[in-house]
Amino acid sequence: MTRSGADLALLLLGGFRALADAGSAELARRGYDKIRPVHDFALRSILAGADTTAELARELGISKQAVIKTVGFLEAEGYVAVEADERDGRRRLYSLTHRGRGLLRTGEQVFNELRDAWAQRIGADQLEAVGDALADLGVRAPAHLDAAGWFSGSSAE
Amino acid sequence: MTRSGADLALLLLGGFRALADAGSAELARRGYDKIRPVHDFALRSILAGADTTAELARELGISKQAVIKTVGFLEAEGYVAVEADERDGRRRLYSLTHRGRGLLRTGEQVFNELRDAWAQRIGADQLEAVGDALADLGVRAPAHLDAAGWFSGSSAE
DNA sequence: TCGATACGTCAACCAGGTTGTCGTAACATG
DNA sequence: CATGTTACGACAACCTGGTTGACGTATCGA
Repeated sequence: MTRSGADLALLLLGGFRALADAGSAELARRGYDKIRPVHDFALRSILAGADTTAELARELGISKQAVIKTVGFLEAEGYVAVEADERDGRRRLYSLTHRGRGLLRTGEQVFNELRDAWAQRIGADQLEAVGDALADLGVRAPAHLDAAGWFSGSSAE
Repeated sequence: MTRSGADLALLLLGGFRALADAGSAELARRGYDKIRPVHDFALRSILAGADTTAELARELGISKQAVIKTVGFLEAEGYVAVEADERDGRRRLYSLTHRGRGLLRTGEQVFNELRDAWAQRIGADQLEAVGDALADLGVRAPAHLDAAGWFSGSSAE
């Protein structure tokens, strides 16, 4: 075994960051500024039906307050529209604007392009094997990427 | 190509987090509490000779102030000893305590065990191929894992 | 010798979370 | 139908882990 466990972990992190940084830079270039993955997550969840504050909080695994702040940003930037629920006076219903849908679409495209660029360099099957290996190990895409505290020992219990 | 680029990115992140979470939980179990990767990075850098605040800041890619806070924690927890530099009155020299060296040693061991457990599940060569693929792609272990703002668009320019 | 530079530190601030509290709306139950 | 319980959304306050800017002091170099 030539690579230490720590090195392997850092390579995985490095791989993610390479994609994430390149992706967010490319998104900015295409007019979607200041976007971070958590925003993409939120938009995706809204689209999937989690269209209220409480529901989004559950879905993303963060507090309602954090949702309010995040959605506030997305609304200010024109990605999300908010309206009152006629049947439940407490609720505020979120939905994606045209721009919001455009971001999701563009984001998907950008990351596929990055994946293809990688596939071209090491071979599509090599790259696929990476994903397969991780999937076989039962690695799940983290449902809620709690950026701060991503390491905080608390994550374990 | 069966997996989207976004999925690939999230699998990489998930893989890292799986290792990091399991590792830090196991470290806590072995008596090294409240340890996050940045602490390991700092200890490693000190051991490698970056034994002053400014040098550590350059090495880790964070501000001197952040170094002061981090090292303050490590000193309080007994991982790092601080002494004055006799030749340069401004400097404070950092060094690892016995406990600090123990942490590094244990950490290495823990992560190797995790790697081995993975190798056992999917085969050592499969796992090695993952690391090789990432290395071939020129992925670097991020020198400074700026936990907060790891996504902040700023990373790109 | 003395200006430029580097070190370490402090205070202030910022981002992105959390918790606790609260008013209000909906619901369920006697 | 009155009322207690629960859920929603919002606010304020706080925490963590960073950053920046200012500063005093030590060293170096022309």
